[in-house]
Amino acid sequence: MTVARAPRRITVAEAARHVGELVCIPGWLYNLRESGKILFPLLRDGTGILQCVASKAQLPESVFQAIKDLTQESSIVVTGTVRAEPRAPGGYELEVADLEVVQRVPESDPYPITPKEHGIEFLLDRRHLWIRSRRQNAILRIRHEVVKAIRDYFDSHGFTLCDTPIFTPAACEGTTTLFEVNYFDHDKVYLTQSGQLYNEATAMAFGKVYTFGPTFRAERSKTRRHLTEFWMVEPEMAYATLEDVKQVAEELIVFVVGRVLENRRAELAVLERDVSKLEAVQPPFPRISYDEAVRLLQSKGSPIQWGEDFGGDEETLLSEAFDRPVMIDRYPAAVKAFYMQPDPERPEVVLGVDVLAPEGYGEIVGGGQRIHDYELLVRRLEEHRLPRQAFEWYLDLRKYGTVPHAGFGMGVERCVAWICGLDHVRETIPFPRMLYRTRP
RNA sequence: UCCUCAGUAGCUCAAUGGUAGAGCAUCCGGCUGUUAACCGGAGGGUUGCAGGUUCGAGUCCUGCCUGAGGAGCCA
Repeated sequence: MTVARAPRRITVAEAARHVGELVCIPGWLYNLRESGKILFPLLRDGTGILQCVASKAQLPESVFQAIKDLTQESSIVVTGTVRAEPRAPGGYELEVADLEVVQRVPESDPYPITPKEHGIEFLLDRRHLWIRSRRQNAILRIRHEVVKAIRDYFDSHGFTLCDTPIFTPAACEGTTTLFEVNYFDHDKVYLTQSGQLYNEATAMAFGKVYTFGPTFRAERSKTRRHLTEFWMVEPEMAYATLEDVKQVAEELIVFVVGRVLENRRAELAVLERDVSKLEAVQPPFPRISYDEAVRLLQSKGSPIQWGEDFGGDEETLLSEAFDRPVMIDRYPAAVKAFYMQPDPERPEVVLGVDVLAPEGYGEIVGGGQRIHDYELLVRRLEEHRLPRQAFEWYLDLRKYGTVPHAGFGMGVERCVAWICGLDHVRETIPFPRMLYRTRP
């Protein structure tokens, strides 16, 4: 293999800057159209897809024949001259001078994912190949942009990255939704479902922190919004309140969507995403209370009663009432986690907030202010029948210099699904893990 | 865990209880500007599995398996 050879090696994405130059591009054959003595191989290299042109009259017979015999996804290194060409998709094409076949996929076992339609089961079984396709490539590039934007936001706003453990000794909110793991000869441990409790410790050490990693939920959920393994960013701030959470969440979402609009226009175009919906994501986001949300739902015909948590239908109804993410705060304490700080003026509700993405994508952010009073936290642990011994270290945080503090979690996959306009989160991660799917 | 739906060629799908088909993919042939190219031809089937009803089952019945969509729960 002689990938690095005389002509300058470039990528498909760089082709427009090399018009008139002889270059070489290593990649794979995405598709081959032919018309007699002229061939149109489509070259894919991970940065894009470029149409090449090979004419019989201008190539040695052996090279022309080798191209004619190419099969889908064969690995090739194409040498040729870049040309601006209005007839080519994307406006540029590569006039082939030479082509090296690195590996030709045999026709006895052709590449299974053809340019035609396929069912979701077939594609998910071949996820390791499916990610090569134009659409999946665009989605995963946007995911990268989202992840990078999240990190850039926190890194430039005084937050310290403090990763939290994936093996955890006990439940954070009850054991039924945790994956159990045998840990040597001793106790069981569980895969984390949230880094939040540890974030509260690191926030007392560093002030403003975030953790960013995979989390695991052993829920038998089988919907377009659920994975059993998903990625979440969770910031936590000392000396902070519910209002601080709302402000940071709003800034973060605006920043992330802005970055995607700035850097991933081409990918959004591949997905045929209506970007005007994303351009509308500007501050301030509408802020309503749980009480107002219940009234709004009832006015739209929902049977919801005060005190009930929102289901998928309610979230969809609420998010469709606004053109940008909506923040809903002060939920009934009974439907929220044990660590949520009660509203001092109305103890039956807590200082928590959820952010619902527009267009029916549901909850992308959940968080709020945490209980900082030792006695109250002890009482809540008892009410929720949680083993106090496992939470002694957590209670320590309220014994040694406790302060009001707050934070939230944002789900990466739901965010990406919303930004990309997808109908299922499974396409937003390279290898999704779901209730009945752990392969490949 | 519950509800609904589906499983037929490599893929996507047809087929009143009566000879299992089409498009794409693959192979052969044609075409110098194709855009999921197009045109002509060829090969390709244990109809998810196991029973049952019937002269006859892809089709009807029972059970099982696999998957999809949704509910609850959640990001």
